[in-house]
Amino acid sequence: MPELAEVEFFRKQWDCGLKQRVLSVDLHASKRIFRGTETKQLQQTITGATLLESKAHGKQMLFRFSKDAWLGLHLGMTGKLRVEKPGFTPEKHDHLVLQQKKHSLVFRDPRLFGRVLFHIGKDEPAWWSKRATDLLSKEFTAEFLEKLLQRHRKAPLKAVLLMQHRFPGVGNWMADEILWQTKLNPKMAAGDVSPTLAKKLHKQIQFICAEALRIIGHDFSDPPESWLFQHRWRKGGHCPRCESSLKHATVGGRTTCWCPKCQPVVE
DNA sequence: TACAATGTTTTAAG
DNA sequence: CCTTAAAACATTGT
Repeated sequence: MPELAEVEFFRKQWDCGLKQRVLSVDLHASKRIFRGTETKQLQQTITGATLLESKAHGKQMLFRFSKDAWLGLHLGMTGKLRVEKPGFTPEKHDHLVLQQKKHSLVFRDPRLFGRVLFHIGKDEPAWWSKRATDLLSKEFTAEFLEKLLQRHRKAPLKAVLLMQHRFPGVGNWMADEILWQTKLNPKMAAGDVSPTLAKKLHKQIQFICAEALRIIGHDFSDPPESWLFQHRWRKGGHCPRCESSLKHATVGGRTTCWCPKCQPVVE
């Protein structure tokens, strides 16, 4: 479920725990989300540490604690962060719970595609430092985008938009929304996007990221009816722009929705 | 029952 | 080493 804006929304859920000590940590150590992570060390170090700060980048989150402890969280497909009353007893899919005096900070992930990373050190962990260029930063220019498209010129445009190294935070619905708003066919080769269209694509990427953060990131409200988002999963869904029947197919390994009239196949 | 779900990671081939 | 494609991962819901 979570993409750029949903991740930002979930990150903020734990804000009420900032500047508060963690009294104890409940976790399901054998679960897949902890693969490659020292759960004993995590548990021992976070216990007694104070939550100082959190950030999100793309779909990745970083929580900084005292004791030079850093916790990385990825929500996968079904992960969620929420807050419960202090002393909360974790349920079946609540695989990580930080117990504080005033709240329990809960990470739930039924499908276990998420991930928990842990690091101790003065500096940010390596897996956080090597982030991709933020889509709303000054560095993400139309020219930068054109180079990315050329680098992956043979791949379907939709598949390129899903690459987290290139477009951090863009997931299945955002990629479809970006393509629909730019009127580009998901299956077209990335290298076939003209410089003029690349500029338009760049503008729509930044617009959709900013709007999603403003709307969903704020309180998890839905984007407007004028977006494809509202229609893509409806039975017999129609394009909110031209009323054509929406099409569905697997592109770039994911179910993709587009309007055959607004986003025609390019020759 | 079988399949799909707002996502990576691994494996393999070119 | 780079790019691309497809299967695998675990669980729930239709």
